[in-house]
Amino acid sequence: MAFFQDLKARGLVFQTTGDEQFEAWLSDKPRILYCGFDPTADSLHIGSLVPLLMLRRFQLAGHTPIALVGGATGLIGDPSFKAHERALNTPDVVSKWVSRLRTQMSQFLSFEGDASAVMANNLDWTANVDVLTFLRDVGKHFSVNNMIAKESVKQRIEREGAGISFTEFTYMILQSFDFAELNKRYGCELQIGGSDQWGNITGGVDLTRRMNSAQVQGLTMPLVTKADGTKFGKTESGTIWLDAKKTSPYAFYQFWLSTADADVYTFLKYFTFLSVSDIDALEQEDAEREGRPQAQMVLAQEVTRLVHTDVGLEAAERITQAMFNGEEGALSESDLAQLSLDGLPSSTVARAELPATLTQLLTDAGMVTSGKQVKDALGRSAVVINGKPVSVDDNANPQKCFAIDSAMHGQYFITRLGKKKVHLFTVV
RNA sequence: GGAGGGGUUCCCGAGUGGCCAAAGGGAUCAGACUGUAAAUCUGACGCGCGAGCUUCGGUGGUUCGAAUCCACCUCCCUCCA
Repeated sequence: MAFFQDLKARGLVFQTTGDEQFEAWLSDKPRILYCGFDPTADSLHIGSLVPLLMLRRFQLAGHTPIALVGGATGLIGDPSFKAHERALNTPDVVSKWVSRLRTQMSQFLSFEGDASAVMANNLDWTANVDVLTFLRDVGKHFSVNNMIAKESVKQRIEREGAGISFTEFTYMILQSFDFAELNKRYGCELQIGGSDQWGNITGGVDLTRRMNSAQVQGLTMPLVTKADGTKFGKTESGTIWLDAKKTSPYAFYQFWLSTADADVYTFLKYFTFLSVSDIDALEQEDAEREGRPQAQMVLAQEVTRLVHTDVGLEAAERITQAMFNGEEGALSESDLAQLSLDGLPSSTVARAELPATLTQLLTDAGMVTSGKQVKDALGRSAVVINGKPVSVDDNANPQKCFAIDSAMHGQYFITRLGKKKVHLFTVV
C-alpha cells in the first residue's frame, strides 16, 4: 500500500495542507520533514509516541526526519488548548530536560543511510536573535487579528477567568520561525504534529512563504482519545513515561495490556508497525473467539519492544507470567530474585523493623497512597500475602502476616492488593 | 493608577457564622460480575489502626464558634485610564 494511503488507513491523518494535492506532493519525491517536542519534563511520555513513531514511519518510507527539541519554545510554553497560563521553568532546568529528550528521541530514528535523521534544537537559532530584529523581521509578518482568531487560543481569550500573557501568545510566532528556519537550513518542507498544533503549523507555513518565498506543507495527527472519554495515558500512579526509570518496562507493559477492547485495534494502528491488514485480521480472529482477545497482548508486546527493546519486554513478560498465571507458589529462589531485578516493585525490610501496622507497611512500600485504601482492601479480603488473604484483624500484626513459616524460601512474601498491585517483600 | 469580580479538598463546582472534613459531578482505588476489558451495581476517596488531628490563597483579628464576618497582603480575571 502506498505510504500515505497506509497512514490514512491507520487513522493517523487528521488534517493536511493543500487538501487533495497533498498526497501527490508527498509521493512525488522524498521530503524533509520535522516535528518538534518541547521539554516540559525530564522525559517524554506516551502522548509523544504517536508523533515520534510518525517520524519513523516517514523515515521508513524514505523521507528525512528532523527531530526538533524545543530548547527555546520550552522556555516560553505552548498555550494551544491549555486552560491556564503555566509557570515558566528556569533555563537551567529546561536545558537539562533538552538533553534527556534528545537521547530519548534518537532511539526511534536511524542516523544512517540516505534518509539519515537530523537532531535540532531551536535554541540554536533563537538564542542570539535580538528583540528588534525579531520584531521587525518576523513579527511584522503576523497579524494579531489572525492570531487571536485561532481556535487554539480562543478559550484563553474568551473564557471568563482565564487570560493569556504576551509571552505565551508569542509562542506561535516562535514556532513558526522554526519552520522557516528549518526550511532555510535543511530544506525542510513539511511539519507534522498533533491536531492541537494545527494553528502553529499553519502559522509556520505562512511565515515560510513570506520570508523564504517557499511553499511548505503541514500534517496533523489525531489526538489519542479513549472510547470511554477518560484521559489517555494517565493512571492512578500518574503519567506513563518513556523513561524506564520513571515507568518500569513492566508497568509500561501492564498499561498497554489493560487497554479496553473498544480502543485496542485503534491503538494497534497508532502505536505499532504491524500492517493494517494484519491488525484487521487479528480483530476478525478475536471477534470469533470466545473470551479474552489477543489484541491487548500483541499491543503490549509491540509497544514495549519499541520503547524498551527486547530486554525490557522479556523482563516485563517474566513478571507478568509469574504474577498472573497463578503459579507464584512454584517460583524458585532465583526466580524471585530475578523478578525484583526485572522491575517488580519490591523492598527489603528487617524483621525487627516491621512497622506496627500493615497499612503503614504497604503505604511506605508505595502500593497505595494512603492507609485508608489498605483498610478498605483488608475489609474486602483484597490483601493477599503469599496466597493467603489477610483480614482487618491482622492489620496490627505484621509479624504474624509475615511469619517465617509462611515465607517463600525463608524470606520472600508476594503481597497483592487487589488484582493488579503486587509487591515483593523480602523480610530478613 | 481607578472600578469591579474571583482564588474551596486531584479536576470541575456548591457552600456566605454552628447541622461542614465541607453538596454534586468527573477522575481514581477496592469488591461483585468478567477476560488483569467494557458496562453495571456496591464501597472508599484530607491524614491516622484508633482516640483524634490538620484543611477551604496568606497573615492577623472579631466571635463561645469562621471556608463563611473584618483588616492587611498576595495571585488571577474584566472594564476604565
